[in-house]
Amino acid sequence: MSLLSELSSIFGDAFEKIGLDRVFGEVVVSARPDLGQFQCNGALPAAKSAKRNPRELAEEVIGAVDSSRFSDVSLAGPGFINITLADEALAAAAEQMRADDRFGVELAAPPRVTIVDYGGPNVAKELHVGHLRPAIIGESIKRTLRFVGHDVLGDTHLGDWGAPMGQLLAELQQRHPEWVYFDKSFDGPYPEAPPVTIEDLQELYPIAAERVASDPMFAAAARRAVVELQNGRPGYLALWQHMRDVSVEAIKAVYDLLGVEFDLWYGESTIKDRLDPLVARLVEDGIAYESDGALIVDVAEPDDTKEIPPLMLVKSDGATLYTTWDVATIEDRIEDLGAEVMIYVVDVRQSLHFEQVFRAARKAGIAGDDIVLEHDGNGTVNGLDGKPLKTREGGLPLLRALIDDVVARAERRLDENDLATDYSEEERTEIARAVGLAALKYGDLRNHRTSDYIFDLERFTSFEGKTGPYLLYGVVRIRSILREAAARGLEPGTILAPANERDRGLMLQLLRFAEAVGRAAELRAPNHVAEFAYELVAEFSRFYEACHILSETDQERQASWLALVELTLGVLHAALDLLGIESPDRM
RNA sequence: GCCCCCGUAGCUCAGGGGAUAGAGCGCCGGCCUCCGGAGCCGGGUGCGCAGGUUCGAAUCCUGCCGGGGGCACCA
Repeated sequence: MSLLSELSSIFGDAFEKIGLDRVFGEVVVSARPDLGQFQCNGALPAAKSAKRNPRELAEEVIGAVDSSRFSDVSLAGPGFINITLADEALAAAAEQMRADDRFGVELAAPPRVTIVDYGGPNVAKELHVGHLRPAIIGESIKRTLRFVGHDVLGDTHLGDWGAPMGQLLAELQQRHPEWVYFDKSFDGPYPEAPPVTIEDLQELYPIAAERVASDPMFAAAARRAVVELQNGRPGYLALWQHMRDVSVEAIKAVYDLLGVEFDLWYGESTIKDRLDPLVARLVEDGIAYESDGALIVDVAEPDDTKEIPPLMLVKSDGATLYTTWDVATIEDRIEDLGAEVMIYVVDVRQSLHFEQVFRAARKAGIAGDDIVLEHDGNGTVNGLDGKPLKTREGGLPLLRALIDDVVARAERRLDENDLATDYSEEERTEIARAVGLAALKYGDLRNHRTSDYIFDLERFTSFEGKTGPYLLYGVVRIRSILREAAARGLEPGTILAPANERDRGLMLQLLRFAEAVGRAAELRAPNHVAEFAYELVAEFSRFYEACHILSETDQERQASWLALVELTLGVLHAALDLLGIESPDRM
């Protein structure tokens, strides 16, 4: 149990004792550290609902509270209750945290089966800057929800069933009409080896896309191809499977580079067998109806403040589209995976789309009231000019190139700072990679999920300030102390009551971990953990400056501090892990 | 036209109705007999504007100004 929950419970008891709701007992970290470490503001709203004087009520609460663990509980202002823990209680809380591999983070009750949908790469296309934020943020949300105890699966949700598939098939058919995949009389089996490489596809795709725009005949052929694919033409399906396979391999390689791992490599096509029955059912139920040759679903509600256009279910050419697939995917996740919570980490600009899809899923009875459907949108990555990041040529920067840039810059930073100089080439490369990725990820995650941010390579890779490299430096320094202590045969002991403001401050910061994780999990907002990690390193630096551990002569104090350092490392490591950031042992 | 998001310090960004709104960078000054100085300590300026709700608003509501985004047969 986390310290704040315990304190809230103690004050909840006090409110209950005087006949009020225990929810008023919520204790938070103080906004006025000069007056107390924590505060309880519940007397103010409680007084309002009870129509009483807030100061008098607060006095009553203070009288009723079990103050055995506090050195001070006092009334201030209009009815704030300021709280300071007794030093012994603080040390005990830290000690308790040390014994807990979850560091005080409570398990969610009940755990929910949760799908985090956060990839969205497309077959035959390289990952680009637009895939960066969903990957980093989604990975962190997945890890955080898993840490708090939910049963979480990450799904990349590949773009593998849309118009581009038809375009590629049409392009390949025109270039290689002799392939068995295009022979309607061929009855298999089709070759096992893919006839195309990922490089072929990446080269072909822009050509095909351009031809669709300039050549109406080709465009028609591409549309026919996608309809036939979706209708299950065997040769197309076999060739499509090859394209999908080579693409997944290439895409996986980039996600590996980023340290992003998916449990499921499902895609739009995963639910292809559900589409016909789903559409038929919606038509039968009168939910979907024809309009201009297409099938649509009205999703507007009478009390809407905003206008929600109908959802397109089937195009007039008979093809389904991403709205259809997304509705069917919800059904699939509920029925096949037992999903209770579905989280989509996708660009915020897709919010209308998800609103429509979620409404359609509700209206069709696919998702009941107990199912959570959330679009937790992400903002975009901007360049130094504040506009969406572009290459010099004006295109979207590739993710791989972005990673290469930041790792290369990180390596030069190591030079500039005389770090990792006498290590092996392998270790040095590995350190540069870790520093670069930490720079990239922290630069992203320290911002709120929905904000756009400016990608500033120089700032992100700096070892000074609120950056990934600074955090890694903090970790490395902590490890260095622990190594040195171990080499001298020193063992961590029991955490004693703090000796000064600095070790007290470090303990208080450590005890805030659960709060940061709780917020990040609840709000799907990793920046709370990112902020916590920075504050922890900063607090550690102050402690480190004031408390010289290795030269401390009081052995119990020294052992206590070592335990505190060890705890700091554990908590920091856990926080960075939730952010998807790996730290080297040394640098 | 309708709808959504945003506007906080010189710059980049945090701030889930609570006291005196914070951090990083940059700028000025101070601190190295000591565990990694990439550090620590000190220094100041700000919630776009106008109303409203509330004991209390950067936070909730309305309007205006400014910026970004979205509006069925692409994903």
